[in-house]
Amino acid sequence: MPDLTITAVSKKYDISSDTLRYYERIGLIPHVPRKKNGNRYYTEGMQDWIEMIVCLRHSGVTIEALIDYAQMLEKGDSTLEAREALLREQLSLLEEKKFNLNRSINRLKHKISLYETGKIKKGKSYFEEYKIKDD
Amino acid sequence: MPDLTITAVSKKYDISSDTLRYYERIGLIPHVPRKKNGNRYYTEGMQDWIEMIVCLRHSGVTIEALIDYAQMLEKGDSTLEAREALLREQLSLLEEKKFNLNRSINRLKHKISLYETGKIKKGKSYFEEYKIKDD
DNA sequence: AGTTGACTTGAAGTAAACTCCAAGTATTAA
DNA sequence: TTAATACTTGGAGTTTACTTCAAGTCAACT
Repeated sequence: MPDLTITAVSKKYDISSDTLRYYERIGLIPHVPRKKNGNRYYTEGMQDWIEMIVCLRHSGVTIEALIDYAQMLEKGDSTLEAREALLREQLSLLEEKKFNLNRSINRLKHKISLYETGKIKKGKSYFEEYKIKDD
Repeated sequence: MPDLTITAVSKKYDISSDTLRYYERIGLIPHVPRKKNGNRYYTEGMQDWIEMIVCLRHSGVTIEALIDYAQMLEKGDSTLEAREALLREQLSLLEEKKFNLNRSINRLKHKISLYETGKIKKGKSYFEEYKIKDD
């Protein structure tokens, strides 16, 4: 895997150059090296890290968690346990998300089936029968 | 199912009263009826709608999509097809999310297993070998 | 009568994650 | 030599989805 310019990385992982620079600024992609003219380049190792970021971001892992992880990586072996703990916590957050997602998917499928079979016409709307409550 | 006050609904679905009023303001929960003193109450039908909102919001369905759906519900039968289409689109978005989520979960599980087996110590960090590129 | 508690309003403020902009530099192409 | 293209920087602006606030009303206790 060759080193890549910011635009090449941007295309490879489908995120904007602005986002890549932003990630660097906030400490999510530390120590991005430069060519003589000042332009960034991204090594194989960084590309792997960026792929990881993009993957986890698509699942809603927060930037804060990823920065924490990046900073612990930099501090070295003393952070091994904390890093594993962070990964476990994020995993459990994603598994909760998956649970919610499955509930929503089932709900939508059920609702769509009501439309398909014409059963939805019977119920007018969620917004019905409004008279002022006397108490 | 009895009618409920804003606080009761807030507790039942674990969202704040402020959020309920906000949803109403932006057209996501139209026509909330009032008691003589001006206080809101929520009928069974509205509670079902709110449950749906909360469920789908937990899966990342946008408020915009839910407002669209609510507005179409109000317009009646002429929007039946468009409503079904909206639900199908949201379903496919959620299925994409599920796919991403599974990828992330597998990635995290794999990474955690590297920590568990001590294999992670071998690789130093994502951030290595930085010398200035001569071109 | 006064205080408490639950509600009301409209408006302003916040947090996360980008996203865009203006001005400048450097390499390439004509 | 001029023009185009691809980067650079710092800072400001945007979007989504709430969240907080100040000031007021209303009903129920003490």
